[in-house]
Amino acid sequence: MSATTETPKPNLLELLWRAAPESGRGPRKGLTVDEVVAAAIALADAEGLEAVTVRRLAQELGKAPMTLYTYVPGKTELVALMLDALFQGMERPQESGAWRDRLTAVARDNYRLYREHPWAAAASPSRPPLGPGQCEKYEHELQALEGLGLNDVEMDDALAYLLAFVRTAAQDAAQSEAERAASGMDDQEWWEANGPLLAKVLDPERFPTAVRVGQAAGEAHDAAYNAEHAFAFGLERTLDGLAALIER
Amino acid sequence: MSATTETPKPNLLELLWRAAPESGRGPRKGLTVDEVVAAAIALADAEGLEAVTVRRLAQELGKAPMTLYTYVPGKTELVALMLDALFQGMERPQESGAWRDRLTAVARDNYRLYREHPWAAAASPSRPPLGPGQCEKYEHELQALEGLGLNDVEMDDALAYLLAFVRTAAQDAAQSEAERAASGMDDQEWWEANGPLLAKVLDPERFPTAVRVGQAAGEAHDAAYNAEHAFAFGLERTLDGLAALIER
DNA sequence: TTCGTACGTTGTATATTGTACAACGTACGT
DNA sequence: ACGTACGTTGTACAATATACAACGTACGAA
Repeated sequence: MSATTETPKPNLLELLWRAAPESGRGPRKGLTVDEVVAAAIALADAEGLEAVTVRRLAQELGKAPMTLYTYVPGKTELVALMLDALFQGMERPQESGAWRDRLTAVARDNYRLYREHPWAAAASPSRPPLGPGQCEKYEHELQALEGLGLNDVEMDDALAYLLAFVRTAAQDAAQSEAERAASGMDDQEWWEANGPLLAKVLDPERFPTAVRVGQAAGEAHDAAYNAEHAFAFGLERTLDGLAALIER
Repeated sequence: MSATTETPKPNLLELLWRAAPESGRGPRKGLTVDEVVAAAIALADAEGLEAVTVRRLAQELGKAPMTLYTYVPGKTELVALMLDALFQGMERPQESGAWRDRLTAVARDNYRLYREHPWAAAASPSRPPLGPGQCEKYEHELQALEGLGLNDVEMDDALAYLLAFVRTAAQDAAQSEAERAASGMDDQEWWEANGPLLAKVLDPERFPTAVRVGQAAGEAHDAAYNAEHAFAFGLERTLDGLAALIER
């Protein structure tokens, strides 16, 4: 029996921390994990996450598709690496003000990140894997919650709660934009196409409150849904909710 | 030029309201839209949304794959129909109590729906298309916000805010379960595999707060993430946040 | 009653996806 | 100097949504 050396598949964590064994045998590597990840991010930024296919990414890097599997075990891991790289690249300005201002800054920083990289909001899980970027981000954002009288568990709860809100708001904003773009209709065309049916079917006697409130909301924002307004409204509510915990 | 009759593709809204023209020509239809949707829901409940492929669903219904396109223009529309059917099937008990209890009931009803149909949380957009189920749901849930001194726009904002929180919480819970199942590792195996590297890399001097808080949170819940706890915590914060608006 | 045609059904086909596998060649360690 | 570990790549496969055309059914007009 020949001693076939089982090539140990790199773990996601090892990959995130770039803790690969680095064995010098064989041909030189033509790329680095960072280059692959950077190219993937650039591609996702430019054309959306659905454009990041193995073939396309390889083409972008001037390699054959299967080459990428030398650097990354699969697409899932690639997306995790992309996210951690994004987190690592965020600025972490030291905030010093009232807790509400500090948390507002955290929320806005996250919102901006997701709006600049719309694919990231959809790809990001509530608890990202513990890569260096995620750890630095967590460390930094926890600072905004120190010294408020919260215990450690509450600090974690509060941060996760705030971040989940921001992620969802950004996700909804991106999805709403994407749908609008995909439909190819502006608001006027949509109403011309669907208004007549809706008028017939949205009976004010069957849906009195819904028709009243829906109409008011639709007129208040220019459209059926205003993502920026939803974010602004929700952020105040979220901070008020945390205030009840902090200033108790 | 022969007068080729262009078959008008049914609009999503027409489909949701079952407002199809219903022309009697040709062979009898072997199915109904409701049967297709019901089968799709059953399949998604049993094996997840990724099991709902056109082929598989057709097989389940005893038809050839392409047959389904007679009933539904595409998969996107099918998912929308599945969601609206779910919404339509929800119970709508009339709540009469303090506003906080009413909103708690709304949140719990939504959370239960998403936990019973985990695929729905991920598939549901922030503003579902205006099908009959969504309209009935909207009408019912708005009742919980009537008479609190909010104007119509605020009522819509508040409801959307609450529902977004619930949807995200359910989504996170489902995703956390799915990841655990997909990894095939229980918590102990995961730690045996990743603990050593994490111990090396999570330097308490580099991440003092993160290590401290993360450890406390991990010990408080049994696992790294406790979805039910996150929901309970978040619901209280969300209601507190709305209280600041309502009881102002 | 007859017959044309609208439409339901279905088999075949295509473009894309992630990725398994094996052949090939490079360059390091012995 | 040479064997072998490993990077690179071409080919191949299974699975996806869905376009298209053939086929047959049964309604509506004659």
